Amino acid sequence: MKKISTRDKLIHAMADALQRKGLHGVGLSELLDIAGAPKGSLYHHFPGGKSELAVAAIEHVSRHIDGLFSQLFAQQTDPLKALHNWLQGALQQLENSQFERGCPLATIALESGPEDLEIRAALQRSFTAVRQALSAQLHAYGYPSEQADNLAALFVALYEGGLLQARVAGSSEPLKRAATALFNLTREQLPGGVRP
Amino acid sequence: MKKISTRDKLIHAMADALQRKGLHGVGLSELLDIAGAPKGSLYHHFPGGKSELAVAAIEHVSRHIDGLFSQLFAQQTDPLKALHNWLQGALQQLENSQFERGCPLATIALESGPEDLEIRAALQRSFTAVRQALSAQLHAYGYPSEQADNLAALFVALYEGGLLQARVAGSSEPLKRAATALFNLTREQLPGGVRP
DNA sequence: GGCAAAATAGACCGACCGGTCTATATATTT
DNA sequence: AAATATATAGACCGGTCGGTCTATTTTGCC
Repeated sequence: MKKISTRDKLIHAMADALQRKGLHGVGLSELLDIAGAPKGSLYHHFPGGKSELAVAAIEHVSRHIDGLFSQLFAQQTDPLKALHNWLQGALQQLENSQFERGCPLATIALESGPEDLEIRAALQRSFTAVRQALSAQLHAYGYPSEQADNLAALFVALYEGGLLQARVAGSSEPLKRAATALFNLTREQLPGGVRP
Repeated sequence: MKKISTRDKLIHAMADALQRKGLHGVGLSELLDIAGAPKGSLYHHFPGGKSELAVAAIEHVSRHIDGLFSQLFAQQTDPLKALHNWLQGALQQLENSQFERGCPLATIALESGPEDLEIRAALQRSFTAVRQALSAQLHAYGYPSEQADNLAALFVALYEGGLLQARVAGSSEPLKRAATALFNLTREQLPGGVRP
């Protein structure tokens, strides 16, 4: 038996909408429809309205990613393989949704303007956390920290840029190709230098 | 003396808006304001309204990129260096605009849904063309065509994902780091294999 | 110059946007 | 059970959205 609070239903509805269409692409009525809640509940739990709910959704997604990462890096000690699994999962989700579900943070990241102070702050925290988590894993694996930071940014770029291309193409191919290219490169140049 | 047609002013206004805020982020009134045109002109030149104008703007941007590429690859025969210059230019533009001007196609790419038939088609053509142009250069440089295709997708991902991260961070650092990582990797593994 | 086509101009429209407000119901506490 | 906080419910509002429609002006052509 399910006991999902209205607050959580709203957050889930927003997170889902962000992933599919972004912040400006969804109206409150649609959100409330999905969540099965009236307007009063929204403004009770999130007095700041749509954007406060968006911030909550971003933080929810961020926590989700944290969890996913610790899971992936726990069941696969080679971080490059863990990253491969990560991308595989994202690809799976994209395909299963007819290429509509990409990164839940990407669309709002590009939509947000300098006036959306809190949304941007939440996004910044989230992306920084992801890069740091990733960099830490690569560092532990043997990459010097500078190089680990760089590689972390590159993998996040691969994820975001790859999903974007795949979405537009309506095909996994661009992401698969980009990932293949990067894994081939990293395989031949490991932490300490080039393999024999 | 300037002789920019109203049609072109509208296209430019839309392209600018797409780069800064995306399709749903701009209203017609703002567009018409920037272009200095009345509503009648918009619907005269683009009977399909906002989305037809968006398609025209996408195609305009696509042609612009084509031109930029032939220029870059003409004045720099090493395609990796040309790509580096490309990223440098994008970074410059991002910094000069307080991190508001990223890729003009990325935001609408993520905002668009399956119902936006023509917009998606235009985006798909554009991204495919970019990857092909890039792949051709890499192939001419010595990469086998499969590998060239893969690398092309990876560079586009670096561009899109790097700009997205930089925008959110309000700093060039993520893009610079990701680019550094990729150029270091490619430098050590050239077309024919690994260098001595 | 006369005329038709192209382009500009903006009033106007219904729909929907995010947000506010009052009323009611449901827990929680005593 | 009474009192109080918490949450649900949805009517309502002004503003803006994209889009239509009718005029008027400008342009190109004979």
